[in-house]
Amino acid sequence: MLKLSRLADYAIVILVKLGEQDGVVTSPALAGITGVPEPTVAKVLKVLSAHGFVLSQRGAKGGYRLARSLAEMSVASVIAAVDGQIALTACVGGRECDTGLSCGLCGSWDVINTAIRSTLEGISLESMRPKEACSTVLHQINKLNVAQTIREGA
Amino acid sequence: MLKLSRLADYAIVILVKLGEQDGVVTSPALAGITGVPEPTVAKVLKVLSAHGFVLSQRGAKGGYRLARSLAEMSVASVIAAVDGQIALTACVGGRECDTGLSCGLCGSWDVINTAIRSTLEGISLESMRPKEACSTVLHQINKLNVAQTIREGA
DNA sequence: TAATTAAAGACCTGAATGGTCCTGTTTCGG
DNA sequence: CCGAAACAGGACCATTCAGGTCTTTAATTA
Repeated sequence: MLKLSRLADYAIVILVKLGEQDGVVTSPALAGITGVPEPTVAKVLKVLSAHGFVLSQRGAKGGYRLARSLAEMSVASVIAAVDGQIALTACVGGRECDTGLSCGLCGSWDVINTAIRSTLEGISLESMRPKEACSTVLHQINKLNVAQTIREGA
Repeated sequence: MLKLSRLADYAIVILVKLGEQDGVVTSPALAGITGVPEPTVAKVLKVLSAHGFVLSQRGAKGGYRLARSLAEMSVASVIAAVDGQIALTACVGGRECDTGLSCGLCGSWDVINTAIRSTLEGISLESMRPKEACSTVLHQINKLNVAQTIREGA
């Protein structure tokens, strides 16, 4: 279904929620806020920390806080950090498919991958925030002419 | 990794290859052309037939042929037929997430889903074909390579 | 009527994701 | 100085689901 992994989904939610708090927040606290089970929250935060999205503070009174503002984080970068490279198919870069099937579709998939990547890069976590941000998001999308650029590929 | 299911991948390849043949083609023949195992080809063709992408002819001298031209089939429609709705997350249409987690991300995901959907709708199977399209496609890739890099820290 | 081929669905298997837990290390408070 | 709190970094298990195979039935043609 072309669906996002749940971990990446969690990561987005956690980052947005974390951005709404001030000071450091513990993972149990974030679990309470988001409804995601605590161990899973901790796991996601570790990954996010390793990729520089959040700063951690160890010890008592420790916790996490954003490393930069939500506006400076793209949806694409978060997904890439949690799930790895954003690509629809295994055969990228014009390499032969690992299955050895002779699709001969050359780099057509790359175009699609790039288009989707660009789309996700154009959406910041800031614009994922609820309420008033909604209208601005729609505005952003309208400006994204990625589909037009790629259209028909020729 | 935000990846497409392999069945959908096969479906694209099979349709493109089928469009290059003339007359009806049996599934064993298509298996030979594409390198995909025959039972899987048959399975995919059944789905494609049910969704009106191909026309089937039973009995001796039977087989499959395209119901319409490749130019009239979008990548999005094929994926939707094989994999179901194209959506990154389970929570669509502003409904509450099934997990009951209070993400409160309003309809932000819908915007992303719509953006990706329209991107895929803008790409026809015709433009996925190899050969002459390759050079132009590769050219596009090179132009988009910069934005393609995953931004981690900055 | 016999051979060929699609239709339909049941069923098995294996990989991978999601989720949990454990141990170690750091930091703060008493 | 000691204990509690909280992150770091793994290992580990389990469930799900996609991928693939097989069997039976129906239709068409020669």
